[in-house]
Amino acid sequence: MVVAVTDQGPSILTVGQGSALPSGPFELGHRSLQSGLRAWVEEQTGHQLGYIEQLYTFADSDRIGEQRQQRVISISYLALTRAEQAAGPAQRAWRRWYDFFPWEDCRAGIPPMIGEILQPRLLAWADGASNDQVKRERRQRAAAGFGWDGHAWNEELVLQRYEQLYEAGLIEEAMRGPRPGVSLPIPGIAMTADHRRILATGIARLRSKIKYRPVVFELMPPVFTLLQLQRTVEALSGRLLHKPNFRRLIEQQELVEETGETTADTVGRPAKLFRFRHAVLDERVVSGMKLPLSRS
Amino acid sequence: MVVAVTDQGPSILTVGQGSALPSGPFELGHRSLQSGLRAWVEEQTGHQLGYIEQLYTFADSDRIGEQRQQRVISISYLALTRAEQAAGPAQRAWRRWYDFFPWEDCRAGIPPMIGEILQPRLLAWADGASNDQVKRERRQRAAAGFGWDGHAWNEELVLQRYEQLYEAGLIEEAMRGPRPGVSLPIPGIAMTADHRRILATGIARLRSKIKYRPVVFELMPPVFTLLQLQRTVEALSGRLLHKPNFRRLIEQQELVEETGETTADTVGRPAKLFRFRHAVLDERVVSGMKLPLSRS
DNA sequence: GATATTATACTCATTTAGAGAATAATTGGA
DNA sequence: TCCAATTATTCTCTAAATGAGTATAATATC
Repeated sequence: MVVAVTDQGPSILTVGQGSALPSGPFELGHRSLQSGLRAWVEEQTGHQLGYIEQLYTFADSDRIGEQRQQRVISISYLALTRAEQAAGPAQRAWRRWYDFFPWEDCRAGIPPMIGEILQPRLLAWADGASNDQVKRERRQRAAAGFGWDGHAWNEELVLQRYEQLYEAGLIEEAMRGPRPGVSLPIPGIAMTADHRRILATGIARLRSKIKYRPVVFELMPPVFTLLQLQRTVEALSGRLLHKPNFRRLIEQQELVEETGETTADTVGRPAKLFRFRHAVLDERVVSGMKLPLSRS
Repeated sequence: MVVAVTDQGPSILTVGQGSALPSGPFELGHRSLQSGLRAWVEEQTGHQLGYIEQLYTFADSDRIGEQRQQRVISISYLALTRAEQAAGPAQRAWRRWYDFFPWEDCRAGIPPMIGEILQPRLLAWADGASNDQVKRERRQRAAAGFGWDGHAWNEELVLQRYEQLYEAGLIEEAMRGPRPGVSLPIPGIAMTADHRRILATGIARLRSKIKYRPVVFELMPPVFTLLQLQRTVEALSGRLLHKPNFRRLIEQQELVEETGETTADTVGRPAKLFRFRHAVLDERVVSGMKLPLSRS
């Protein structure tokens, strides 16, 4: 899962009409999992990867839509890359990640589809349970996951939400196989095999990790304004942040330093330009950035 | 990596004279990775696993001490089990985890071996670097990892510390292979292949996870006192906690409820007994327990 | 009945987080 | 030229969480 952030928001690199993640078999020629990964991504997309981290290893034969005889083990990785890199010939292969998870973007408030589509269908699914115990437990889980009944929205629960929608049979991928679904899937682009699950895992990991490691900077250009940084974090986490408090956090932690320059091309007061202080990576075990959430 | 906590402290289940973790190949008969895992552990140790979570997938041929021709992919898991389960015929296979990582137990203060053995050898290794840039970077990393030069001790850096000691050639496992080490390895029991690395990964994961998910309770008996709970957390994290504040945190979060009973067998005032409120797992996404560290 | 020992409850200062107001430096147009 | 609009930046205030220590309670032992 290769991520970059553009004006379009967070996007991922896809192959095959945008429905699959770049991937390939681990072969004897590969020195390590990571080098094999880099080779496949470069071959399939022309992209050189920078920061990568392992996500999860899947081997559920019932989830990948393949024959039971074949044993496929998928070792998934998350890669972060800069928007500049994202340009070029392969550009059409980038797709916004919220196209796959429309319910995960709460920057303009909780998306109406959650109340209008997901809630009724999840409640219907809960009511379809055989006994009251299970019914209650399903409703409870849905409420905690989607922020109903006084539960706060938690942007990190991407995978739990996806899995619950899958379990409820509302996701297109869950309708495949011998017993195809009878109803329409909910909005959100489906993917090959369990690639959308890998995506959900990666988004969850990234949303969690930006809070305790300074990984956002892997997605930023070398020089940026604090608002650009904030917008990137907001795009990833799917929530709006409180500007002055975001500033305070960033400066307190000394994650960035001024370049001395300011932006020229903007409307309004020009903003100072900053760069990431790479030195912090050695100096200390860096304690990412907590998100100063904003109501509005 | 199967973990239980006894009076002896945190222990892990081993096979083969205590130098290897239970493991086995993923076969066609296994429904999933998890079920294959459970089958192997039960066969090799007689133990039924409860809570498990995936750790990491390794495939570095140079780290497992095997032939280059053979491609082994190790998918490692962390399992938590109760001390009761730990008794029985397989008992001798349990080993304290600090026997493998003596530098990780700071409950009685920073272990002297860090200053007496690790520091001089790590600094010597740093000075052996070819140029000043690398020298400085190595010293910096060691200081941040082991808490020198005003850096605070961070109990979560288990893997980083192990990897650095490995890189410096101080770990027995790093002295194997074609070019055997010339000097003595530092204290700490070595293991087969890269099993000690898996252990380091698991300890790090657990130390981090107890802070944001209520996983400690997987290691507790059904009923316990708050001090027993505290001692367990301390044993895992390798640090002492501030008793009143620990109490406050636990009760604030309503993770436990009183059973109404008290302990009889103790010296001093009898302690109330508590049990884990399993309901919290449904009610909300539980926000583990932050560690109220103590100086003394 | 004093003392040791452990449990439990409270207090206080400091830091951090959440929210909003005030001020500064631009551009674009009246 | 001056005013509105726009964005950047700095401050202030309040509430909550954290870190540390003290006080009180209930038991066993001598």
